[in-house]
Amino acid sequence: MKPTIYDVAKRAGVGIGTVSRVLNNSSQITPETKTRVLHAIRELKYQPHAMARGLARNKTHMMAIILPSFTGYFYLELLRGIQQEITKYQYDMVLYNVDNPDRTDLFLQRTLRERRVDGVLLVSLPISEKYKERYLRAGFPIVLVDNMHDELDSVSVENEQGAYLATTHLIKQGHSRVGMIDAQLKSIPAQIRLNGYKKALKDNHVPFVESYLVISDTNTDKDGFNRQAGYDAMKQMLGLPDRPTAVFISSDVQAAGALRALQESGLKTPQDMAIVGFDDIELAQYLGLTTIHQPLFEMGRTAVEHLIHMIGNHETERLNRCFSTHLVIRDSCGAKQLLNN
Amino acid sequence: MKPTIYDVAKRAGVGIGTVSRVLNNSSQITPETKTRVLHAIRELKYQPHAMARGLARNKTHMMAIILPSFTGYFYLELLRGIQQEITKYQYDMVLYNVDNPDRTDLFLQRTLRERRVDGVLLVSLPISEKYKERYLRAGFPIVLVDNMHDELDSVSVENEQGAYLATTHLIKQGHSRVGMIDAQLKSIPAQIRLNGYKKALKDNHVPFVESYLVISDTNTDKDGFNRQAGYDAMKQMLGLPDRPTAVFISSDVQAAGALRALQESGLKTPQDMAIVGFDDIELAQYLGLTTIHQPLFEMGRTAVEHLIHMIGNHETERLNRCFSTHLVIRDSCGAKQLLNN
DNA sequence: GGAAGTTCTGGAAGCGCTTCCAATGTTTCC
DNA sequence: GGAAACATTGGAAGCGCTTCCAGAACTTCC
Repeated sequence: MKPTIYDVAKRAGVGIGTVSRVLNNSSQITPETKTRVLHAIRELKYQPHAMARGLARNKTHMMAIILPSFTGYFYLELLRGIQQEITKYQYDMVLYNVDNPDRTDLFLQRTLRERRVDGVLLVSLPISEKYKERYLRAGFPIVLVDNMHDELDSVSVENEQGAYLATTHLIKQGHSRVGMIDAQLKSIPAQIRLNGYKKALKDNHVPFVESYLVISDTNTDKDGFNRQAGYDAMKQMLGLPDRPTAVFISSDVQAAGALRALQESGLKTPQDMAIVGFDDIELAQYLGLTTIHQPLFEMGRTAVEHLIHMIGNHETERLNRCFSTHLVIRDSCGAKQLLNN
Repeated sequence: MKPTIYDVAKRAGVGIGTVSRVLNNSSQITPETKTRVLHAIRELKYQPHAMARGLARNKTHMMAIILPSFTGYFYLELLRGIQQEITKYQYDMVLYNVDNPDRTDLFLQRTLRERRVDGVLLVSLPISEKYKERYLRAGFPIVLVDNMHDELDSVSVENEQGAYLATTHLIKQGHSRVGMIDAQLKSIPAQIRLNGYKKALKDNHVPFVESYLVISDTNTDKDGFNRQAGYDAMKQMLGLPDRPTAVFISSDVQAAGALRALQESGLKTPQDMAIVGFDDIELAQYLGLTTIHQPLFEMGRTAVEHLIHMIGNHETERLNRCFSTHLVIRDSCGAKQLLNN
């Protein structure tokens, strides 16, 4: 059987309290005693039982990461950032994968009640009024990532500014018919990106044309942030009279589908249709896609850092960090060719 | 404060033992009593404390997934399979990300001693002799994924057969100078894939040419399974006298780099150089890369299923499941064009 | 020299559960 | 009618830790 703290105490000829104190290097202990205990620990290859410790302390040293089905480039990068910071603080991460956003509450309930984790990172998922209240009331640490909230801590990205950047860039390339392919508007980022698009049009005195905004509803998986939706939307856009010569697409995955549609129709990018995506996922490099970069790694790091701070200190100032985006110019927007001239 | 089992017991007018039994629906309990307890539970919104339960049962209902820096398409798909199965069994997954394979032991030690998890899935990482012994001795459930072992349970893929398939396919397309771009040979899969390649050459009476095997050592990140290594290797291959007209590349990420190199050199795929990759990561679709598909999702599922079985039953028969691969024909090998004729 | 601190240490109590044992009530069977 | 078997329940003990309290061993100070 695994050695317990009692075995260590006996071996070192001290009390269990002393062993515990050495383990948590709390209060002053004679260097000599400490060495003895440390010796015994090493000899027995003792390591504290995580559950027992958790129960006694009411702290688990784990945090939950709740995110939508994480099979996306987007989340990989975010997870990398989270990972790095979490390791630094010697925390463990428990991953909860939500395939249906409506079921988010289920996980929020579990994490709150079961007390398996010390805090929660809720990624790209909305929190219901009910659970917002519960978390606040319980003072249970939670940080929203890729999401904003008036009453909760959050780390997000300036979606509007990003969309604005993308659209403005296309207009600056000389396009006057600039369309947008968006995801389902029930998604908050989709809404905000649309706002940015509209604002850019307005600021540049380009009229907003209703039919130039295409949202495919053939495939609403992941709120329309998927390849097929982008493909379908582009097909639809190509059928438009006086179709746009440039399009801002609300995500890179959709853009990948759109590019495919263009290719199939024998159209060239950027000559026949200039494109700017959003997210700067790894794929964008391969496709030569001009896109909006979000500092995902940094966001992950920041979120974890703040969450751990919240776990340690009961009263912390609320954090609502909003990272800004930047444009990454590749081949799909036509700006590079211009540079070469 | 959160309600405990005592609160529930008091409210329902029963003993804590009874509540516990209802919770674990063990032994017989009068339906009437059961209803009363269930009522009390609902009224108090009671949920058992995971740590306390874990301590008492010596079971955590969590499993560790130890994998190399998981920022790869490869692991996403695997994780999806793991995820699905784990959810089915109501387990939680704790992710441990190992950036340096040499540090694997550190995590193996923690999981074994801290008893934070009931079992371990060790993905794509070698296990040292020392820890193999320890795990066996402790009877601690562990399943290797994407790895084989004589004495431990494992779920892997037929790398040799896959490489054989790929190489044979290229030869069948009429190529007589078929090269291979491999990763670092210290990686076991890289070795085995090389074997498959050689075997295919031999079986088809194509001589093995030493210089046609290119392994870039400019970038050995992830044992050479990276984009840059593929790019460099292809550049090198293009400089060869009587260079190959077809190449089997040991991973899709490397193939992506190789394609880039070809493109830069103004060469066309598959006309000037036919290519078959390995892994069938999502990117392969976008690139039109012919490749070897591994049933990653299924592997993840199987591994979890077996691990849970091991956790439940002390003595289980050893599982050494080896999934077979299949060829996915896309544009990069030239077979499609043939079909069209 | 002894009261009053100070420093270090031992171990009981308690964290919230499961599980075992004993107790009580109920039925069955001769 | 009573012994034996069975069904149901209550609650103590124990899982392995932390923490608090009290005691022991030294110092310090008048």
